[in-house]
Amino acid sequence: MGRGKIQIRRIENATNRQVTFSKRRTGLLKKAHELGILCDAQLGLIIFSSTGKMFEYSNPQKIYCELTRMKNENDRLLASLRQLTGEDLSVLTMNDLHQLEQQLKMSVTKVRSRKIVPLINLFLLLHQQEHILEDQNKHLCHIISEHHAAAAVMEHKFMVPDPSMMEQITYDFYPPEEQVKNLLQLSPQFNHTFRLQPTQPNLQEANLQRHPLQLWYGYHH
Amino acid sequence: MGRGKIQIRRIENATNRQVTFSKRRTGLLKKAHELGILCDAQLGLIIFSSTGKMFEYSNPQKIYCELTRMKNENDRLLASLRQLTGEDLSVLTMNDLHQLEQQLKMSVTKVRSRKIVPLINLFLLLHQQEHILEDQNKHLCHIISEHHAAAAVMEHKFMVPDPSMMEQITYDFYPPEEQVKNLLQLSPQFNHTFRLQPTQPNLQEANLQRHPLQLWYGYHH
DNA sequence: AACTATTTATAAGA
DNA sequence: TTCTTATAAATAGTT
Repeated sequence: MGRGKIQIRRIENATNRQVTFSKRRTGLLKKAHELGILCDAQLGLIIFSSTGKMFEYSNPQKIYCELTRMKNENDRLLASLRQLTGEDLSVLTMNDLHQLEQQLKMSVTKVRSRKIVPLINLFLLLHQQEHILEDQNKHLCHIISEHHAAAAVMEHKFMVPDPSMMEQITYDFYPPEEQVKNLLQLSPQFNHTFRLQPTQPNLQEANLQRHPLQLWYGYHH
Repeated sequence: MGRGKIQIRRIENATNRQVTFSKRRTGLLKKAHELGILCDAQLGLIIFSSTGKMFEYSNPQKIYCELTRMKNENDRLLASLRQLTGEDLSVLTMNDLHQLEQQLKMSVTKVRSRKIVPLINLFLLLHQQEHILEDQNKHLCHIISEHHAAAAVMEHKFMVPDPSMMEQITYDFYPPEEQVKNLLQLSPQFNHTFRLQPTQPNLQEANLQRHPLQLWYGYHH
């Protein structure tokens, strides 16, 4: 039924196949519907295009219920996604738009919060190291002062930790929201070399325990 | 398609219904088969006659694959959604986070752009009305000055349009991006009473044409 | 996304 | 039922 007769075999031209699929799918769904009405029949029809899109017609039969539910869920998710990316705002009321904007701002806040975590942890780590070093220094100064001139020690007192240590900083300690919030207004463009890693419990503690007694593993300025 | 056209409603004559069922069922199964072959689609069709007889066509082996694929798609969408709402950022690298933040900011920009559309249109409308009113005023002043004291007219010269007119502003004219961008940094917290409506072609123009000759339909300050 | 020449499906009749 | 056939409907190729 058309300008020419066609053989029933796979249409090789992709565009042509897509167009034919669209037309015949419509026709099939229509005829399924009509059969159901005219003859009082129950029927279920489900169609997956070669690209995986699903179409279905069914009156009461529950056979494809799960698939249908899933498709609806899928459509719903896709619509939400489109709105969150600002692709399809045409159906939203002004009120919807306000809420969406608030939601997006909150998301940005959360992302920034997440981005700043390594800095906070680095800070906490350095703070602990500082205390350890101070104590150790004090102790060593005391010992050495009995044998050498104190001035020789002072030269080494202001070394800093090895920066390679920063690469081991992880997200395991999530600092309290309040601490983070105070930092959120700072520029988020800090050192990009940190890499977020999937959370591994106690890795942070493992890091701390790896060098508990090591002194001055840093380098000279 | 037959000797006469029929209405799509339940065929009351049982014999007739049975005959039609038989014919159309055959046709439907054939078309389902053809669609599957021609367009490389997966499909399942199941038919129960009103007497409970079952007929089906399917190339079922792939239906379950589709189910799996759909589930995966679902999971993927859900993950994206979680990230856009900042619910699950734990698997993202710092680079991912940067990109996500940019995406969210762009979304906010789009939402704000959408929110400001009614204002722009209101502005354009008022601008046009202003010209119309000015011209009309000029014309009337000229006429009236020949019969009355000009001062009597001046009292009325600074009326403003009726605010109820604002409620008719729609989104039909989408102003150029550049115009919008300049306004985006303004507070988006303007009048909430505008409601976004699905685009209706030429409604804007209809609004304009509704009062082309009406003067001073505004109220006094 | 329309159009239209043809093919196909089918309603009614036998 | 099944066959026939006039007609409605679907659609292949085209624009």
